Amino acid sequence: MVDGGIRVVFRGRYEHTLDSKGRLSIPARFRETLSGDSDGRLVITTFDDCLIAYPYQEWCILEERIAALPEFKRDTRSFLRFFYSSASDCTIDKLGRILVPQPLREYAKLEKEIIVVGVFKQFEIWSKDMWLSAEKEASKDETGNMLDRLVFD
Amino acid sequence: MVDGGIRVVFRGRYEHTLDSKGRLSIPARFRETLSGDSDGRLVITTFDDCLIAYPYQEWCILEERIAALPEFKRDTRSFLRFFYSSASDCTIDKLGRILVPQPLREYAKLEKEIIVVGVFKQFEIWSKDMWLSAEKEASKDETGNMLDRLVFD
DNA sequence: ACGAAATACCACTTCATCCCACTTTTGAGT
DNA sequence: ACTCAAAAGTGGGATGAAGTGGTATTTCGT
Repeated sequence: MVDGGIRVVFRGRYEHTLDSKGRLSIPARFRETLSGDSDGRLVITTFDDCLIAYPYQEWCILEERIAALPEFKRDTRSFLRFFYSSASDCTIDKLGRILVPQPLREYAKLEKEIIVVGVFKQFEIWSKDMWLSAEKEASKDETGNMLDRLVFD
Repeated sequence: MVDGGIRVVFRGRYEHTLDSKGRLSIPARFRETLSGDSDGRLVITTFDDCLIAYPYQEWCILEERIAALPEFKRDTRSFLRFFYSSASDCTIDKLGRILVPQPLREYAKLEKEIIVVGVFKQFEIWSKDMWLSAEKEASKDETGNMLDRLVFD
């Protein structure tokens, strides 16, 4: 469980399926990670044509920053409104699945074939089709350069 | 119930309907949040072409902040006048609904299709049409930048 | 006392949740 | 590499809760 590094980290890509009721099983590796801190609770939100799943603890860190924003400023309110509007609480059931709320399914165009990707402190949920095309896009861009900068600067 | 994070938080977007008598059911998730502190009591007011619903406790906190404002400044007074004049107490009935007072319905142009949105410590009530157009407006703005700043600064 | 509106009460439909069964994959042990 | 056991992932039925619509009763202002 404790491994010397940063504690809550998700890695890897998994192909799962969304069942007829909109349920998605969370990769077992991810469940282990989640059970410690956030005890099976996730906050899922929309971003970049996919869904981002935050362990509850991680989400709370974000929320503390949000709490400091000036409440009645116009752009704050508009930001909060749309950011929160897609943020949904999800709990993992006894068999390790979540029910993906309908509006989120629609946003990310989830149908049957799903890709679940660990991305550092969160993980992402993609429709397979969208994932493939995003992958294609990324290979055109100079993603490599980003790595160069990170490692060698 | 107690979870280490900020206690009273509303999240997510729900599509509900206003019935012929002007009643609106509050999403069950929100009711749970409300039952703890404010015990089913809300204060609803008008803002940004929608209605803002405050749990009674949160409203009280707001009032304390208002008490600290310079009382006779012109724009303070006009803001307060607007804000208070439409502030209505609402209680949630046995089936989890509120009756939205008529003047408020008119202000927010509520007809049948309603969007209820959790926005941190309050939630908002929108007519679906107004919500959609607000959404369109916001996507033009640089809402994404706000997120960047929150996460990376 | 009357009409309008708010509240309480009840019935129906839909959907989330719970529970169990089945198949596939993984991994340990020989 | 093969076998077996355990775990992971998938599917579906049953149950209960959530949301919606309507009728009856009460309250309020006039």
